[in-house]
Amino acid sequence: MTTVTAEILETKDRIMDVAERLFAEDGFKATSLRSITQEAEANLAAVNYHFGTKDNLIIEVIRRKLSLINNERISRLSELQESGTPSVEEILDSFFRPAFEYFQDASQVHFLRLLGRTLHESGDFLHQLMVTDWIPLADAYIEALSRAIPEVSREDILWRFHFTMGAMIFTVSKMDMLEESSCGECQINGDFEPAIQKLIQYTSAGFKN
Amino acid sequence: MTTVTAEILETKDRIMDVAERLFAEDGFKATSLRSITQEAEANLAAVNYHFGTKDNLIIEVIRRKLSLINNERISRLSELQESGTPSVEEILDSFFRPAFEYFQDASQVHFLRLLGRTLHESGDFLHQLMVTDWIPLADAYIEALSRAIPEVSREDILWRFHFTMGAMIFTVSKMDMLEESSCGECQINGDFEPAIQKLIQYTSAGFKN
DNA sequence: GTCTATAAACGGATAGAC
DNA sequence: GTCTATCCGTTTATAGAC
Repeated sequence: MTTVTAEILETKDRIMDVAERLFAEDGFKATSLRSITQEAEANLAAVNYHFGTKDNLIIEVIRRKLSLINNERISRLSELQESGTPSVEEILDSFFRPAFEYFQDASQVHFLRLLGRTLHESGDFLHQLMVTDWIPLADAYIEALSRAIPEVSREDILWRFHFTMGAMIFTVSKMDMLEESSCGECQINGDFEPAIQKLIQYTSAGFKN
Repeated sequence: MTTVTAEILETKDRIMDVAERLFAEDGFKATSLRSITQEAEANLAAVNYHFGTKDNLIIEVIRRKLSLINNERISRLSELQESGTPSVEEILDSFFRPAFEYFQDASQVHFLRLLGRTLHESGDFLHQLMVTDWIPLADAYIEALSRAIPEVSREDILWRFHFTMGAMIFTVSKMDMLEESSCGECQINGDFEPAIQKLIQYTSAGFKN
């Protein structure tokens, strides 16, 4: 590792930051390592030195932030469960909010878009991420929801959690489409609290009916 | 146009069929024209002859069936509106069902997955499709929903329609993920009626609350 | 309309000097 | 850790024979 000033990011971090944005904007396959290294002012060979392969690069990029979001989710859910059985609204709040809070920092928008895209892509790396990072989290939420609404069958909870995932992912990664197709009637302008509230209201009603 | 028997599809149609499936499975950028023409038993140059460019190919592939679905939606919505003000459930049924009916024919599954993927991609062709094929349809549904639930503000209807889109797209294009992550508790097995019913119940509750 | 052949560029990955 | 140079396969697209 070379000596750098505190203000200059390491090559590895610069590559990951640029990769995150370009993968989100153009897609994984469509983004060349050359375009990444050029913008990150790094050498092409640096990618292979630091990550080995392109597949490893996107896995590291996604894990870096997804684990932060998911740890925050689990942490908040556990906290809720310490003081009794949380409501559907509280459970969903702990699920949505850690993702949306990334929007507060404008530079994180790319990551959420990347997540949305990735979930709709195939590819070997996605399956790997699902097994290690997604299924354990989903299990915890299914359990919590089952206790909050015991009158709803487990199969229906699974379906509704699936619907909820879709609503959240689409909202979070295609907010620009909502603003555009609503002709400006739905403005966000950096304040995501209304979006979170509306999403909780909509999805919790779907769960409880 | 060469003379063919009724059972043999034209080269152009064979290319479109294979492209639809491969684009859905591997993504637009990741699918080469070579893999398409090879599987379609057509010549590489035939793509450029019939479609000009790869971008034009995917546009024609999507338009071919999306227009069928959307025309069916508008037709059913109009029929509902002839006999009074339809309920939220009836409106959503007319929106979901034409898409799901494609699943009855197993060979159409690919198209819906392709739609889901495409909506999460950027690219110039997507914007083109949105303006011409999507916005007019969305407007008709926003109008119908506003009349069904006049107590809900127009802004909330726009948000909830956005959530509903996400739920539907995710359901329709990632059903395999639901089956897998539920460990077989949510089975579909070619019968999509339960999925439609559950989706209508969930989303209509979200609209009306 | 369909074919072969090829142009012209770009892709990921690596070897080896420094 | 970073660089240059290069290997080698693949890509879209086109030109021109049939």
